Amino acid sequence: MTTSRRDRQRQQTLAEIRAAARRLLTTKGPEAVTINAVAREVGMSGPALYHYFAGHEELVGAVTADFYRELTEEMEAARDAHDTPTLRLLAICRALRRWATSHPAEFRWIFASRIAPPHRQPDSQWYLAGQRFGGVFLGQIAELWRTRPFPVPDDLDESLREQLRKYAATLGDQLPPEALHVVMKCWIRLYGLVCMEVLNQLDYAYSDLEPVFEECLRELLPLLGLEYVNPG
Amino acid sequence: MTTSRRDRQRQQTLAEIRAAARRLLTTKGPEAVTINAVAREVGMSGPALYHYFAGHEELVGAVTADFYRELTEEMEAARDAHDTPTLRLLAICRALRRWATSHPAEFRWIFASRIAPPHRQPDSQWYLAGQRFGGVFLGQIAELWRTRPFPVPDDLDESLREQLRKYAATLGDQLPPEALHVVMKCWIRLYGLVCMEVLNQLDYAYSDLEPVFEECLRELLPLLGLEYVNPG
DNA sequence: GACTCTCCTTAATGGCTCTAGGTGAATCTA
DNA sequence: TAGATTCACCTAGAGCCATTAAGGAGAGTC
Repeated sequence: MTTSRRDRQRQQTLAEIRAAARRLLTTKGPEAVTINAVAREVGMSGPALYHYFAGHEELVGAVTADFYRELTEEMEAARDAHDTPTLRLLAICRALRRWATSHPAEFRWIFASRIAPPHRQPDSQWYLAGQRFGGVFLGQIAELWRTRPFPVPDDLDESLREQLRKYAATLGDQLPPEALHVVMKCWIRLYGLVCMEVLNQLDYAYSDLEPVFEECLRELLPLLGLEYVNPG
Repeated sequence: MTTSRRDRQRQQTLAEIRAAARRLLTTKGPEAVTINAVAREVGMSGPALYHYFAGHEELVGAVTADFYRELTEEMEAARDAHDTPTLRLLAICRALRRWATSHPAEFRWIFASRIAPPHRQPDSQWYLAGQRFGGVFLGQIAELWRTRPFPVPDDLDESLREQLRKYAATLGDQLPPEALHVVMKCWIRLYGLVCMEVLNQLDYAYSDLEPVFEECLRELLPLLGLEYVNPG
């Protein structure tokens, strides 16, 4: 833990650069986040940034990791403000949507980073951040499964079971494939809906998707043996 | 209908340019579709392309429209190969997924074009193409509604009803808000799942999403009063 | 044969990423 | 405290990109 003067300087500059990148993203859009523009924003010349980030991609990666962290922490904080399984799970889901809709540019950025599979290595920053993000939802359901198992299908498709068995293994086999299948069905509907909303795929029909989201929760909770509770 | 020799030449060149753009997209990724690269591909120098497209954005728009058209026609053709409402609807859904998964780059391109709302004008190329695309699914359900109405909720959220009433009006009020709500719930789950799949949001858990998609259909059809039928 | 229109060229502007080489100041070492 | 080292930054420049401007070659038309 060497926090020399220089080290602290460097950390501060790094933070300033990431903040500038985020400011550019939210005010001028994703294509405005260029090495040159960010450098100008913090008052240095383009190439100077290469002393802090190896290139554009690494800068983008660092900012993405920030967003992931922020979103994940928000979900965890929302969860920790409650103590029953139902309320904790609902808090996680609503925090996800709240952060996504109040930070659309950042959420789009996160989403886009998962589209291209450039660093599919299981030890990359992005991969880990994504795992941790999804893990909040999954962890809460795993706990639910331990304390109060929910009903699972007994006729799961063979190919599906095999795929989910592999995935369950990467999660330490906390859940059997059948339970993981229920979790994934819920997650796909939940995360899918939030993505559709924030990525403007439903604008033509809706102006406010909160009731749609709440109805989705109302349909999902019974699948986990829980009872829906109104927000607020 | 003036198809002079020159005119035909021009049309052919236009087609060649769009084909080159598509080739670049699928082989080298979306960021490789630059004016210069496309021009090189068809054997002319950069600025020459401006005789065919006003700029990069217009080229992108034209290519996007091609993809939309191709996808839409595929869905229509699949539909027209069957004659019962159930089979027609299933054919549409499966054709959507088939095209998306077999043309991932093109589907991502389409999806991305809907994220940024640059041309929200209701007469823009993209908007119309998007309407027509969604209209295949929606039209099939509208016909279903006419011939064999499906059950709808009688306690629809007030804000939701109002939003859907407006949307229904833009569709010529073929469906009441309550029915439209059911349609949208189905569409969101279906389209959402296909997007998640093609945009690599589920890679960490699944390698083959066909069984998930079929299960989704199996769950959705009863909501429309129809009975699921296996593919093939 | 002259005129026009289309298609294409090169040149130039100004943005971008990123590399290379250099400068001055802070820091470490003896 | 003097010299070596490291660090943070600079300018210059190569090679992309989009786009505009200016002009030339050739086909179609009068």
